[in-house]
Amino acid sequence: MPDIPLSDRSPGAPRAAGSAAFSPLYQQIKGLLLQSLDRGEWKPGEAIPSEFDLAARFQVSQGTVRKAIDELAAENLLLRRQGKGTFVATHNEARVRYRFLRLTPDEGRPPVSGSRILECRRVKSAPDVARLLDLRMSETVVNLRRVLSFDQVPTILDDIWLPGAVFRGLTAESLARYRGPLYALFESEFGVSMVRAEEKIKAVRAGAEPAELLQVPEGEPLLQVERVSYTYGDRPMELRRGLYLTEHFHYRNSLN
Amino acid sequence: MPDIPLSDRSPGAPRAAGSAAFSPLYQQIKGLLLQSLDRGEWKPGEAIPSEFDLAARFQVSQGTVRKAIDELAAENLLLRRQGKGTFVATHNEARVRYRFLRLTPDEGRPPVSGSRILECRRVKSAPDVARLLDLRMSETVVNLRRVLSFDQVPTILDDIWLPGAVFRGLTAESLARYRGPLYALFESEFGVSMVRAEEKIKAVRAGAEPAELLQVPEGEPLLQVERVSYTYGDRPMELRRGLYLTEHFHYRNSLN
DNA sequence: CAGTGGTCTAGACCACGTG
DNA sequence: ACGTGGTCTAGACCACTGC
Repeated sequence: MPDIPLSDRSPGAPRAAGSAAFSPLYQQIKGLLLQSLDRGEWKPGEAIPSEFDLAARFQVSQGTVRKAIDELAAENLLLRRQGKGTFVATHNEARVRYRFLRLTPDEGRPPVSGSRILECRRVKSAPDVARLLDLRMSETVVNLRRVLSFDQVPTILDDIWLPGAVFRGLTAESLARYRGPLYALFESEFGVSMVRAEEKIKAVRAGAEPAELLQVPEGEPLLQVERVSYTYGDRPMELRRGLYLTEHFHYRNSLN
Repeated sequence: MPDIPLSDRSPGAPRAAGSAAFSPLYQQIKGLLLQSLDRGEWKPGEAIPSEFDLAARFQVSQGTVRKAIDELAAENLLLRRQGKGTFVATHNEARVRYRFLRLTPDEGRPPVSGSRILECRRVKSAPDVARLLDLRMSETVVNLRRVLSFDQVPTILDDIWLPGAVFRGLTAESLARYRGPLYALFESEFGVSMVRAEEKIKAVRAGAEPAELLQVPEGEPLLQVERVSYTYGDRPMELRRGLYLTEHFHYRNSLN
């Protein structure tokens, strides 16, 4: 299986020397691996071929494949396990489950969580939603609303939008039966792997409806988190607006 | 200069085979580089010796030094510049200036910022401050309070604690004259490089004093950010409690 | 024991920055 | 022209996993 769109690889080839668009071999390999991931050649949780096999397939040395995989592992798209192989990252594993959930109790153990679906309907996208999801204006989106509780206490109110064309057949009923992270469901049911997200955070006053759903007085300070999640190729696949009650919880973050 | 506390390096040495504490060579090199950084052998902004020189100094191959530096660069402790060398990271450079400032305007250009020092005094540390800074109870700390304005609008109220023993001679006067990020001042005046930080974020109601200083009504929702900053060796060196006005700004974050 | 990723080496050559 | 980091290769050996 000759995937050969690589640059000229003859021994002394100047590899686009001095050219504006010089791309190292391992970056090209990384791109090919990304394509395979995107096209679903290897599914989340599965092992990809060994470094040795990939080196043969791409006609490069093992070290070059290794460097490509290194970068994908650093970006959490792949997971290396010594002695076993390299695996496609998934939101379905204990180790990385709730990867994107940064809300933590001020003290004590991570609590038991439960989800209550408020709504799940297909609507025409509003302009701001369409823009953030890179859709045409008024294209159909799935709008999903839910309340997450920790130890029975309502704590997060989520308002979620998904591209309707991709998330066909997502209904309140199927969601009600489901246990576990949404992102795991997206992977297994819709083939959408969330790989990265950007968040914008503010402090806001609780309006009437959020106050009622979170069982706090109107005007209560809430953390407002707007998240856009991306799949392979930096394609936005989810817009999520969350309101977090931070009386006994905080949003943790690490700066490097 | 023989830095030789490395493991047995004779050709076929089993390098602590099967032992509980097996540490690869490049990790040992990384540790030695960290020590040199901590002890100030190379100052922020300066170049460290070339990979070739370091390889000779540590008696390992260039590739091994390279891998050690790779990790330090990934952690933002070092900065590689092709053709020039490898440099000690600093908060004094345009590229990484305000590395830890995550507050961004909702729209438009990054604003002009100004700082007003409210207070700078040496006090006995409260128990919670002592604990977070890893100090003995009641040890002296510097308490610094300031208001940061963006485009003349008061936006951040910072309450900062620093270990008194390290930050001798830090006064309101010296601060008033200073322009630029505090972390840059800490580097050049006190030899303290902040390398990493952990934050806990909540939404809170503005109390009387913060409301007055930020010129908003009492009860206004504010983002409360508690940050502990660490220098080399994960030693906590600053506790900062910030209140951010997020009406026209947001805290941005990336999830991977 | 075989297969996987992890470490280490040595050497060649390229790209970048500076004289 | 030289020195720096960046890429690529080839090969040896180690550590971990599972049969």
